[in-house]
Amino acid sequence: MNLDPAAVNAAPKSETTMSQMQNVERQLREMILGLEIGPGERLTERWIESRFGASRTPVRAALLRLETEGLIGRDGRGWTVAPINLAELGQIAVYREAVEVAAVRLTAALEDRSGVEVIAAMLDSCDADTPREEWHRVGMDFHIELARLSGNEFLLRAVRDAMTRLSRARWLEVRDERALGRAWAEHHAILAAVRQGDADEAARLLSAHIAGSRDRLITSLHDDRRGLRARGFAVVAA
Amino acid sequence: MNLDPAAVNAAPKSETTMSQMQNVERQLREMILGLEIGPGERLTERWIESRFGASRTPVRAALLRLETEGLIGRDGRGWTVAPINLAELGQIAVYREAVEVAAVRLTAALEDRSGVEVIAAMLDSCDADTPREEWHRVGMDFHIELARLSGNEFLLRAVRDAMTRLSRARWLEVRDERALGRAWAEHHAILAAVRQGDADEAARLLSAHIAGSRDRLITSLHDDRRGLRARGFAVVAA
DNA sequence: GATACCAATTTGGGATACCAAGCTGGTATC
DNA sequence: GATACCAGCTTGGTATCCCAAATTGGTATC
Repeated sequence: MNLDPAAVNAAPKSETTMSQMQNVERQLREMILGLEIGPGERLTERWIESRFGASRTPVRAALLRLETEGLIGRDGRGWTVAPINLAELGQIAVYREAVEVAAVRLTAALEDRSGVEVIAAMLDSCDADTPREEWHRVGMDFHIELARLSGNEFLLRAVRDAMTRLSRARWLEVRDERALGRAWAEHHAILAAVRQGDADEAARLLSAHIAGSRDRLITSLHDDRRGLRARGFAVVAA
Repeated sequence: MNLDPAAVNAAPKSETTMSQMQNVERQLREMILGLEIGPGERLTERWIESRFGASRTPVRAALLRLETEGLIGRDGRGWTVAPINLAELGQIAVYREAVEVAAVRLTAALEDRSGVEVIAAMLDSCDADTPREEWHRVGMDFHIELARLSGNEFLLRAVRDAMTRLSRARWLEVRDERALGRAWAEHHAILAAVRQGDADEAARLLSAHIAGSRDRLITSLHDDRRGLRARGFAVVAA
């Protein structure tokens, strides 16, 4: 197995010491989030085993972890990449609004709010020439880093988890230039309110931003669901 | 291994078909939450293997799942039962306030709020003769079931997760009769507000209830930390 | 042609063997 | 007596093997 040629170049040998489980987990997550494995697709432990050159033990460990992230699920006996679920996207929006608003209120009440400047710089690192992939990543990191400033591990974890579950849907969303610009402006407005310590205003802006994002996201995916299914992506309403 | 006499009666053979992984996970969780294995204690896969009569494959799977629940953690190489962490308890209170308030607001806005009566009946099933263990369970289930009424899977999961992480600390808390009665009254007051559809009042009462619970919990554990450590329980401040 | 049935294959669940890293206890050297 | 060192044991990580259940594909029967 270790001598399998497919296995040799399958593992990028990232850096120092990383267990096979971490390797498989990370690469499989990237393949799922990068839509190299489509929503709804079946996974077999043996396929992953040969694909990544690891034995079934670390493969199964990685699958168990990805299951708790909501990226894969059980399909009776067997594993399935989680489909895009429009109803779930709505529920996630409610969930993330609750935790993100709580986090931003905490942050706005901090004495040292200098962390917002780092986030602002991150936003400004994107311009018209920035590839879409980078916009996508920064758009998610904005919310994650904002939650991190709160200092609350559980709020941070919740936001990170929500963004992970939203990641594929956001990537599939049809977004025009105006939408990107609007999100950028809304992000900066939220930061401005936090910078001034105005928790109520920050919370209001953040709530509106999340609701707007949710509406555009669900509308876009709903309108495109035929095209998405034609690409082999499972899109379910409930 | 399967013929080991210790293994035979170790598995309560609960009911129909349950995989070894589920068996180990459930029993180990019960032992941890029931403080049969103390906070901070070391765990070895081989000990669990012989204790529950399962091989290392399901044992490792169970450990991985319990790790994501925060009940166990890695201690370099090796597994450790999560210690009681006072700082973490404070963070969980902030987290659960955010999600529980969001859930109760959703529930108060529902047309059909008949579910609250089931929860009220659950509360009333406890009286002076009810064993402390049952009070403990009902006290947690109140919050979980209230979140379930919201219909939001993520809020429910978050509350369930928070209650799991709080469970051992709440069990160790020194609570007198007055504290139990007060919690019972506060729970009923929250239900009354929900029953009337008064979301703001329900949210206010719930926030106050969570803050009060947190303060009493942390104070109690902080005052008792010497006694707890004497019992072999790891109690850390941060 | 439809359907019931059976064997071969596939697949996840579990058990076990092997390995490397780390810990332990004892010993020999100074 | 203190310390450096080494052998053996422990333990998590991994690979592999076996098994039962489920799927599949073909065939025989009606």
